[in-house]
Amino acid sequence: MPTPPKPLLQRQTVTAMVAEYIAAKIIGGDYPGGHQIRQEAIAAELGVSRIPVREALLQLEAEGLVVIRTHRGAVVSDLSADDAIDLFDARLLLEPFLVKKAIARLSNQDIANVERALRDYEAAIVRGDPKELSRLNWAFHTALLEPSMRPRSMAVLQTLYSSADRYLRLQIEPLKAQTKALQEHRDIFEAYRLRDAVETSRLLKKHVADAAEEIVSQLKRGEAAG
Amino acid sequence: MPTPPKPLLQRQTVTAMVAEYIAAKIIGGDYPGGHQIRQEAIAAELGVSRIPVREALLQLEAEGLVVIRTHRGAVVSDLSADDAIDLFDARLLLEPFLVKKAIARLSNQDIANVERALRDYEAAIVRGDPKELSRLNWAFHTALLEPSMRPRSMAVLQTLYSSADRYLRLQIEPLKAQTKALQEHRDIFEAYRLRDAVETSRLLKKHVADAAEEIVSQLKRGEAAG
DNA sequence: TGTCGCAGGATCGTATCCAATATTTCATTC
DNA sequence: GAATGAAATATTGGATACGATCCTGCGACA
Repeated sequence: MPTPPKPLLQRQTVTAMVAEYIAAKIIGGDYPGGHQIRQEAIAAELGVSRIPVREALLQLEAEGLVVIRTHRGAVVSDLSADDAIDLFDARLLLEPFLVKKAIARLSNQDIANVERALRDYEAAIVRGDPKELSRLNWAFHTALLEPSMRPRSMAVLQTLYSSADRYLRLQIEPLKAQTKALQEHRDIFEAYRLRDAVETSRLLKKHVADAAEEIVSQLKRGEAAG
Repeated sequence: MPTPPKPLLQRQTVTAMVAEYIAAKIIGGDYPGGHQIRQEAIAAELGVSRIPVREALLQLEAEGLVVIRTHRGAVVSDLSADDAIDLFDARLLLEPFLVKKAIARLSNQDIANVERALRDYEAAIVRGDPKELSRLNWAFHTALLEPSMRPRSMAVLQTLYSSADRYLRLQIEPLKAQTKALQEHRDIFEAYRLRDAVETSRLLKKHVADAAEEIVSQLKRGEAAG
């Protein structure tokens, strides 16, 4: 899932392209929470009809990025502090569980994949590419969990993550947070490589919990202010 | 979520109706796993155009009931034993966690709601209404968890459940299984009513685990045979 | 002054029609 | 007879067009 395995000859559907376009706008912050998405505006902007726009919005709703109300269109979903707690608590249950399952059936190839994901993440920090950072951060997490062979749980995690993704961005910006996250990733990888399920699970849990705490407190500050 | 709160004057959209129609067919077993769903066939059957059918299928894909492949249409998703393990393991993590959160903020009204859900479930068994049994079983579970105020996690659970729902039906049929499940529901409610979070969580976990084991072994038999 | 009712425009939902892709059929060749 | 390739058919993806619903603002009435 880091990247869909080699779209050797990629022939995307218009709906998929529109979905990516809107998702990028939301994650990038161009469409803030609460923003009304007008089907026709997007359609005109991209030179397509409203049908693929509608279908894209349906997919984004399933991912939790927008909320659709009948005859009233789509609104970029907003995240309350309570929502963030909700989402991260679920991640805190699933990720440590899955990483244990992953380690139980770990191949050397899997370890190599995680190592590569870790290096990509490092590289993005070094060259200061915040756009990619969020994506590569998640790619590292999925690489860790992928060997668990739990596609359903992974799909669930994907939606949990993408719902909170754009708020993570705020947290990822400061350099200090970045180096902390990087060190944690390295520690996790080290335990993972040694197939120490208990330690890996513990470190991963803490890693996610720290991120959660950071985001939640930030959102609470925002709610108190606004 | 047992029933969307009072569609006082229900004006459903065609897409929603089609989605319900197809979902019922799938859950009821009319469309078995692997069955190809032809948009035009459904459209003609219901006297609507293909657009709402397509959008309904998109929603059903998000719920895990079908898989859509580009230019190849929708196929009713099939559940392997591994998939079932995957889905139920996730439920086993989330439900006990949520029920604890629910008990922590339980009102008398909430308890009354669960009691009503339990009675409805009992009544369906008494009058031998297998169609409703699955729905009311899940209504009981959601009533238990609703007070946790975790809409995101609840949405996740909803998809986890609906993906395995129709296979549960096989297990629910025998009267012996029904009375066992009913007794377990009663025990869970008793601990819940007393606000005993640990015991409720323990019982609920066992309840779900038993159902999981039953389904998985059944699926494995089917895979060995077929 | 505030509430209600009623245009008018904006936006969404659905039907109909056309284009792109996949699948099947059938002839052709080795 | 099996494999390859090309037309025919079936099915989905997308565009245009129309009808339904919602929202806003203005005026009437209490």
